[in-house]
Amino acid sequence: MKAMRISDLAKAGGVGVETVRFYQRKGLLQVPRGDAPGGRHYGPDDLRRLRYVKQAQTAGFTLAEIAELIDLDRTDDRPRARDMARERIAALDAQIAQLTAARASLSKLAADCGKGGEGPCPILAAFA
Amino acid sequence: MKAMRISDLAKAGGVGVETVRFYQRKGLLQVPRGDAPGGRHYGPDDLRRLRYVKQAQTAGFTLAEIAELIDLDRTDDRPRARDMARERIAALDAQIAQLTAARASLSKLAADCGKGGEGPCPILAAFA
DNA sequence: CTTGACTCCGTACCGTAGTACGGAGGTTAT
DNA sequence: ATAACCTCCGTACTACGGTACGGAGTCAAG
Repeated sequence: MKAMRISDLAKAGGVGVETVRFYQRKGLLQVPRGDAPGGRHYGPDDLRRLRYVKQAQTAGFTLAEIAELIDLDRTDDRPRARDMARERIAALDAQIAQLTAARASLSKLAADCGKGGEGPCPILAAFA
Repeated sequence: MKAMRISDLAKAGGVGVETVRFYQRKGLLQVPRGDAPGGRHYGPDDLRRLRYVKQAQTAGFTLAEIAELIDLDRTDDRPRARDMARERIAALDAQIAQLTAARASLSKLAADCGKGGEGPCPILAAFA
């Protein structure tokens, strides 16, 4: 298992090198000790963490919140982690409800516009 | 019905004055003819349009897309409007599915972290 | 022993959607 | 008539999540 370089880590995580570096600056990924000459190298832990960041992002956590979660790991602060998860779930529920409502009304609008009625297309008809 | 000024329009639409002006710059709202002295005034059409913008936003249209929809109204291009609606509905479906999945996994994580097991809290356990 | 590909690093820039600020002028209330 | 508040206008700044750029150093192959 030859040492992963930053470009390998990025590729494996499905992001660009610049993004890895950006996450390092934000404290989301560790910068490996600058010992190995010819570039630092990364291990599977780094990849796991990168994937964690991406996953947490899909749940709607901001990078700042993800940084906080990572910090929580250091102190093993489970109550706080559960709080954050609960809050996020509530936000997710609200967002899902909103998108579902928007989806329904948009789909009704599209249907009404489709059935070749006589009136103006309701998708567009909010203008004087 | 005394003339609405920009601050009244903003209030009625639930946005700030600066946001109205921002939308005007983007072409989402018309700038009333600068005739009436003592400030331009706005009518119910402007308010309807402002509300339309806000609604379209909740469906996930970007301001640029909303500008396009408004432009479509001028040409009454219903096929294009239906296309945009269809695309948006598809994106909405994808997004809802993604958020629903994230919600499920996060809620499982929170539950597992909650039941006072012995292992590390799985919300936090992605770190070496 | 040079070319090309990579690394590190800082800094600057991008799009999206606003939000704030400062000055010049008009309006309204006392 | 003067203070307080509004309008218009341009410019600049914010947050977020990257993305790009230029320079300097390192490394392996031809």
